[in-house]
Amino acid sequence: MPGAVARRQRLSPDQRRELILAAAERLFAERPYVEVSTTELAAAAGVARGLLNHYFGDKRALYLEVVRRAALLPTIEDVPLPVGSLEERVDAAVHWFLGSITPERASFLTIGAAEGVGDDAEVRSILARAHDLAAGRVLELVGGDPEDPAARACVRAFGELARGVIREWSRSGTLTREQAHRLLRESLLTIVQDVLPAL
Amino acid sequence: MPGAVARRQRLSPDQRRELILAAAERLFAERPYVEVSTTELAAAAGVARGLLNHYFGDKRALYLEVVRRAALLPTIEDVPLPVGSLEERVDAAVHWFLGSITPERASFLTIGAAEGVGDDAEVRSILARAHDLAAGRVLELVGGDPEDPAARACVRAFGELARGVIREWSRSGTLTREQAHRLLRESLLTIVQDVLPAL
DNA sequence: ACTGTTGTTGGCAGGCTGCCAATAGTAGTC
DNA sequence: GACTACTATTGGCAGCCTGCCAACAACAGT
Repeated sequence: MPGAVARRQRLSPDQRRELILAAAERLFAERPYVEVSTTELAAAAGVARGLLNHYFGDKRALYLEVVRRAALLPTIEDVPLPVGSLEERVDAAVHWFLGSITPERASFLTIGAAEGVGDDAEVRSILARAHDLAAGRVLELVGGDPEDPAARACVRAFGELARGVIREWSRSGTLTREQAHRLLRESLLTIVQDVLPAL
Repeated sequence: MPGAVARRQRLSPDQRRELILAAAERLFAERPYVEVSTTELAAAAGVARGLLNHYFGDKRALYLEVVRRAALLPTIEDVPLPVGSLEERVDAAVHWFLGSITPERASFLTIGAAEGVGDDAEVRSILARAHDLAAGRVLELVGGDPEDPAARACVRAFGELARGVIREWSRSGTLTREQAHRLLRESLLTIVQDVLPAL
């Protein structure tokens, strides 16, 4: 068998980059940073080790790229418009939050920093930014003032609750989706009605 | 000066262990797992590198020991007895949660897995156990059923909210302690009153 | 067909980790 | 107070991993 796949396949940088990123995303999702070697990463992508450095410079840089990309995903989703009664809007916000996180993404890092993330100041910064963005969306959605730092902080904290609930639901299975939804709805409603007005 | 500290100080295993753990705790608190080398750890503890392996076997094992120890701290605290009205008990629970986490500890990992933690299945397991324990305490405190898995899950999720709030308060300073307290009190009250009864 | 561009490879040097035999404090005994 | 057995402690060795760089070879343009 002479042509058992060309030994060297020459691709466009974008394609190759994509291939490597996909492989890295898979490996980093199932094992923590330290336990994934560049040798493995290269093998999974079907490339020589040196190529990783060529494209990303650094193992950590490659990792950050994966994180960055995953962190951006939820913001891409279309956010529903803030219409209807307060209850409806809160419900919509919760629904959006719950729906924007599929099990696959949840299994990686959208769910928070406590997943497969080799912890790092920069990683945290990326996640914090993404979480803050999500908080802003929710705040708009329920009719709060996205410019108020304290309000934003409250909703960011609510985000932690949401990620915790999602973990309980989609990973541990200790809560049904309905229970999860109810918990988040009631909590967010309380925050909007009773906490935010008191600054 | 001839006796500028004996070149070899022979200590009891417990003392030495303690010394190493203290140094490790300090280093791991200020930098992520990967960036702390055993050489550094040994230097900080004033010991030869080999001694770390002798006592803990593994760099990761040493790390786990540090995590385990920090995770246990909050459980040592005395939990107030569940007395008074529901409001009072909720308030006490929140107060306990907020008080049991001093800034120093918070800066490490009591605050959650998102701190200086080199992520790891085992690390997560340790933290999960500690968080679950705390959730059980809170549940007892507010008069819920600690045996009900769903209720426990809800309070575990509340723990995430609490850690998020604490982060906002003690780290970012985006919330005052009063605001943090209020947010947690109202949320927990809602959960106990409106969510838990509906299972 | 041929050549220049550049995507891709393989091997090299430095650093870090885990292991083990050798070394030297220290307590207990006479 | 000397001596010895015990064991805490050290220093260096082997293996692995990472980042770098020069050589190699696909593909495009002529």
